[in-house]
Amino acid sequence: MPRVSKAETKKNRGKIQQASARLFREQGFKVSLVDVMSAAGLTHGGFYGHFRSKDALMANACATAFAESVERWRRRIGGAQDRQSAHAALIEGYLTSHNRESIGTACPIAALATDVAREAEDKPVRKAFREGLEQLLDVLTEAQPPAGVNAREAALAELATLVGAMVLARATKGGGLSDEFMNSARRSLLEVRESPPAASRRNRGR
Amino acid sequence: MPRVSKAETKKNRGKIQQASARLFREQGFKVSLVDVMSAAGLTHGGFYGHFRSKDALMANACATAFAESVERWRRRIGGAQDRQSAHAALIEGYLTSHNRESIGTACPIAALATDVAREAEDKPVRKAFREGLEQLLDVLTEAQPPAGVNAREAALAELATLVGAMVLARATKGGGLSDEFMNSARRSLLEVRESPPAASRRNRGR
DNA sequence: TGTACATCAGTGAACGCGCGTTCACTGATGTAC
DNA sequence: TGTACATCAGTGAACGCGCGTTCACTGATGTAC
Repeated sequence: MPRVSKAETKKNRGKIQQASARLFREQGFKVSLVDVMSAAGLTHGGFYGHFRSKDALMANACATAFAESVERWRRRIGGAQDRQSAHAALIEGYLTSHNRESIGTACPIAALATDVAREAEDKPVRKAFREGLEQLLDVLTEAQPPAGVNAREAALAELATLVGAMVLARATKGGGLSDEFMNSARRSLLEVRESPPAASRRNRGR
Repeated sequence: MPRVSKAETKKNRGKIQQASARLFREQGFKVSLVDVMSAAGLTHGGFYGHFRSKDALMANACATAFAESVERWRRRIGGAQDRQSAHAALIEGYLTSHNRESIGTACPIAALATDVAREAEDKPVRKAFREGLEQLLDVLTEAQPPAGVNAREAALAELATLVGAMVLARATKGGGLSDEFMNSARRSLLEVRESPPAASRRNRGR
C-alpha cells in the first residue's frame, strides 16, 4: 500500500482538499484531521506529507471552496442576457433551499465567516478568506444594474443581505422563520433595484 | 470553602451565566467548561450542581445573551421620538465598530447563528436561539417606519443585512473591507426607507 | 438564644476519549546503469 | 529492455494534552431542638 505513484499522490491531495472544503463548511474548523483524512480515503498519519499543518489546510480548503463558488457565480452571470438578469440570477441562485441544506458545497462565506472571524489575524486562513471574498464581491459588483451610482457599494450591502439571510435561514431551519428570511431577502434585493427607479417613473408621462 | 450560602450560590450561578454568555459569543460553543467555570471564579467540578449538561448551559447562555440584547434594543427605540428615528437608532446602534470588536457583549445572532445552525435540531440551544431571535425581530418590526406595506417582511430583510454586515465586517477585520461592509449596509438600510419616498418627492412642488 | 448535627455547594482527582503532531516502518515506485 | 536499489507516500502506534462528566470528600451553612 505505501509508496503510491506521483499521479496517485496528486489525486490523494485533491481528495484531501475536496474533503476538507466540504467538511469544514459543514461542521466548522473543529473537524479533526482524522475525519478529513478518513473522508479522503486515507489514514491520518499521511496528512503531513501533503500539508504543513492544520492551519495550512484550513487556508487551502477556503481557497478551494471559493474557487468553486467563483466559477459557479461566473457561470450564472455568463448565461444571462443583460446585467439586470445577471443580477437576478445571482440572487435567485443563492437564496435557494438547496443551498440552505447543502452547506458543504454552498457559499463558503455563509459557512465559515464566523469561524474565520475567531481565528487570529495572522493565520493564513484569514488571507485566503479575504481574497476569496473579494473575488465573489467583484462578480456581484459586475452584475449590478447600471442604475446605482456606486456598484461596489451596492454589492457590499447586497452581499451582507445574502449572507445574513442564508446564515439566519440555517440557524432557524425547521420552523417557518427559515423560509421567511430567504423570501424577504430575495424580494427586498430584487424589488429595490430591479423595479423601475423613481426617476424614470416620474417621467413615464413623457 | 465548600458549602456556600444560598445567596452566594445564586450569585455563582449568575456568574456562570454571564461568563458563558460572553465566552460562547467570543469563541463559540467550543469553549470548555473548565474555561467557563474558571472565568466565573470557580472550579470545574461544581458545574453540574448548577446545570444538567453543557447543552443546557449553551441554551441558557443564549437566553441570557438575548435578554441583554432585547433590553438594549428596547431602550434604544424607547428613547426615540417617532418610529423613523427609532428605526435609525437601531441601525446606527448596531453597525458600530464597538459592536464589531466587543463580540462577547454584542448581538448573539451575529456571534452564534452559524454555531447554532450546526447543532442538531432537537438540541435545547436551537429553541433558545429561535425564541430570542423572534424577540429581536419583534423590536425591529415595531420600529419600522409606516411607509412599508409589511413591517415584518421589511424587518426580516433588514435583520439579514444587519447580521450579514456584522459577520462580514468581523471576518474581514484588519483591512478596509471591514468598514466598507458596515458603511454600505448602514447607508443602504437608512436610505431606502428613510429618504422621502418617490411618491412624496413627486409632490414636493405642492 | 445556644447547641448539635444533617445537608449540600464547591473541590480536585479520576474516567475514557479524541485531538494535532511525530516518527519508525513498509514496500511499490521511479531511476541509474 | 532488464535489473538493482534508493526514494518516499502512506501506515499505524505513540506523544502530551485537553475535553465532558463523575464522584468521594470537605466543612460552612442551615435547621431542629
